Amino acid sequence: MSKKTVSAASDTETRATSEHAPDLRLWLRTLACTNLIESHIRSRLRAEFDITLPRFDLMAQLERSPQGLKMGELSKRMMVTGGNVTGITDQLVAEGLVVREDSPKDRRAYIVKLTPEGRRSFRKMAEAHEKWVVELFVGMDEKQRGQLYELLAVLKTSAAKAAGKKLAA
Amino acid sequence: MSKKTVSAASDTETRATSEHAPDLRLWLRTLACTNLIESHIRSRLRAEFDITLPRFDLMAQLERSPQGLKMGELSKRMMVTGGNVTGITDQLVAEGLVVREDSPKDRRAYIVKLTPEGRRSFRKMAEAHEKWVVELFVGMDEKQRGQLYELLAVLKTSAAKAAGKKLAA
DNA sequence: TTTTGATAATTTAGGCATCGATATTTCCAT
DNA sequence: ATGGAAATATCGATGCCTAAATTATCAAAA
Repeated sequence: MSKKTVSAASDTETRATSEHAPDLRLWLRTLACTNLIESHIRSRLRAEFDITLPRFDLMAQLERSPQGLKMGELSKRMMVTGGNVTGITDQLVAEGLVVREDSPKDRRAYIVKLTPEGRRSFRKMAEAHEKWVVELFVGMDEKQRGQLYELLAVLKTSAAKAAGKKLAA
Repeated sequence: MSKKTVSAASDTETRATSEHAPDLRLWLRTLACTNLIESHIRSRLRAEFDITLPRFDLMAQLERSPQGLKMGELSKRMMVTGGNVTGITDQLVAEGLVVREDSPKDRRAYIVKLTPEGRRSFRKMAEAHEKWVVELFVGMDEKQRGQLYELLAVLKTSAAKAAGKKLAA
């Protein structure tokens, strides 16, 4: 009874991939899309503004919080470790795009802010960045984009739930 | 005439994010999903099998090609640079999971193959890996998964086209 | 045949990312 | 107050990843 309902195709030729769980193929396609887009954006940031994606991301967080952010807050929002934020911030400070100010409330902490030049520079890059993203999605119509947005919400919920519990049993 | 069709919400409070191009939000959501899933898989591979995702991926390519693959072929299939493949392969060789054999046809090239232990080891991991992926998608029903799969195909085509041409004008 | 150009893999330098350890400061329960 | 746990940031070791330079080989044309 283990006939597997093979369609009319050669059952040995395509075996290796066609017996992959459909979920696996779905995941690999998701990953491929993300990597394609992300690497495109990385290379344009590098080519046109000589900046890396992590630095751009850090600046984006700061632009959204003009009062500045502590290292730990940056770490949470960027979803990376604290040690990582230290390194990226060092670079941006060296480039004059960001400053570390002592926190008046807590002598352990710094407040990181964009410099005026950092803000100017970021705004220019953000404009281009948004245009690139629009270009990348231009082959989907309005309805498809809406559907994709909703389906990804479902996926996000599903994955978060599965990833969060793990050792419940 | 630049009224922007604001709904009934405060037009200054949510400004910063609500005026983001919808495409940008869609892209950020895509990225968030991928990162969530990928980091979960990474941490389980590490915790349960003490292996990294890149090493797992390399082994997956080899398992699909029992005759072995040249370094350059691995590089293409994994979509990473050659130097990267060199490093990952070195590790796997040191662990006894993979071997480099001289190519009989071309003295510049190696043929990389799984060792028997590598194959055994990979199969065990792949089984668990597939189960994890299924778990992560379990909150989506059949129809949703199908729709997502199709929409991602559209996105992939769109992005590939936009990314490929670039400096045509 | 010899040169010339392309291809295969490695090496090097630099950046991103994690984990685990460390030093300093803060907070709280005593 | 004070002693210990928690929080804040940094550092060090390790690994992935890229781009550019290098070495060795191949292949085709002069």
